[in-house]
Amino acid sequence: MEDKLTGETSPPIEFGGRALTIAEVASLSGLSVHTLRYYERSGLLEAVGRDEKGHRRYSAENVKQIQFLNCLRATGMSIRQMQQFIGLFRQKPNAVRERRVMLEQHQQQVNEHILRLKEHLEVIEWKIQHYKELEAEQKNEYDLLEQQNQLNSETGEN
Amino acid sequence: MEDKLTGETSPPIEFGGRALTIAEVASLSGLSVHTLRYYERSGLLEAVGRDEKGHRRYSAENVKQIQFLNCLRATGMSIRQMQQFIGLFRQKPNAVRERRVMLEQHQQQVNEHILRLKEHLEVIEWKIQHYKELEAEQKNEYDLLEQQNQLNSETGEN
DNA sequence: CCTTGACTTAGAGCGCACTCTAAGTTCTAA
DNA sequence: TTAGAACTTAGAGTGCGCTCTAAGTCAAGG
Repeated sequence: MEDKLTGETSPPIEFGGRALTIAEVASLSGLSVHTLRYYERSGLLEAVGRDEKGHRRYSAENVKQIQFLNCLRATGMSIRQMQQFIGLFRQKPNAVRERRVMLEQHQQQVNEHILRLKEHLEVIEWKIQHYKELEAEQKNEYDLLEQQNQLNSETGEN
Repeated sequence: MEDKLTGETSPPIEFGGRALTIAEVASLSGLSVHTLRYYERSGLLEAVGRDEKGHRRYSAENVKQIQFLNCLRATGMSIRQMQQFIGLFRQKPNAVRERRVMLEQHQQQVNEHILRLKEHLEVIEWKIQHYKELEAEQKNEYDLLEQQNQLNSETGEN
């Protein structure tokens, strides 16, 4: 019972544990209050309850949803794709397979992305190494000059 | 001699090997011709020569520069940061240390980014696993129904 | 001769993901 | 009682990284 799939059945106002304000969820999730509202408007988050003042109150389940959305975003999934993913929940609540497939596709893309990052990092690391060698060369030249100056001041002038 | 640092001293028109057209560089680098011109306008690429018609001709060195810029972009460096990096070449041609430091900072950021991606991927993988278990459950329920139907058709009706 | 195509320029436009503004409500604390 | 804080809404604005357009030049091919 720790991970409900169907977010749309949660009651408008819910106090399971304690429903959080938008500011609390913002600091908890790292998203801004603006972004939280934007996500809700975009259909990524429904069933966010309101209190008697009309203010948002987030249930524990809402918070979990937000954290998962955050994972998807942080791994580069676009808002549009997230909308599609969430759309699956609404259209066919039991379409677990479709959701799994979508996540697996995303997983693969992220893995490929990581590989590409690593490849490009190697080139950058190679460049850093190259710079280090150059610095060493420059230092040698400098030391040589120093040595000559040393000799000059020991033998000549004054 | 295989990796010159100072891009700005290359002559306007150069035929070391063969200078490439913008279309050739585009398909070679994966960037669009628009992007190549945009990068040049943005100061990321100077000393791209022109032929007698005024058309761009890319030297081997230009191409190397573009490929390195590509690495930086692909690892998430912003255009502005790239401009700063390139700016170091112009302002102090011998400031190898600054360039190295900048690259090392970027390297660190990319590594952190990769770590974060992997962390978030774990959550997604966990979810995929969770879905698989649900699918197995659903299958069990289905099988049970099938069994019952089997029994019904064997014993009763008709 | 004239079209086609590859290029040039300056500058406008676009999609994304926020991010902020303006105007309004409601509660609290001085 | 009045100022401030925290929220609401609809909608405008921002920054980034391209991406495209318009108008023009030039050379080759039918």
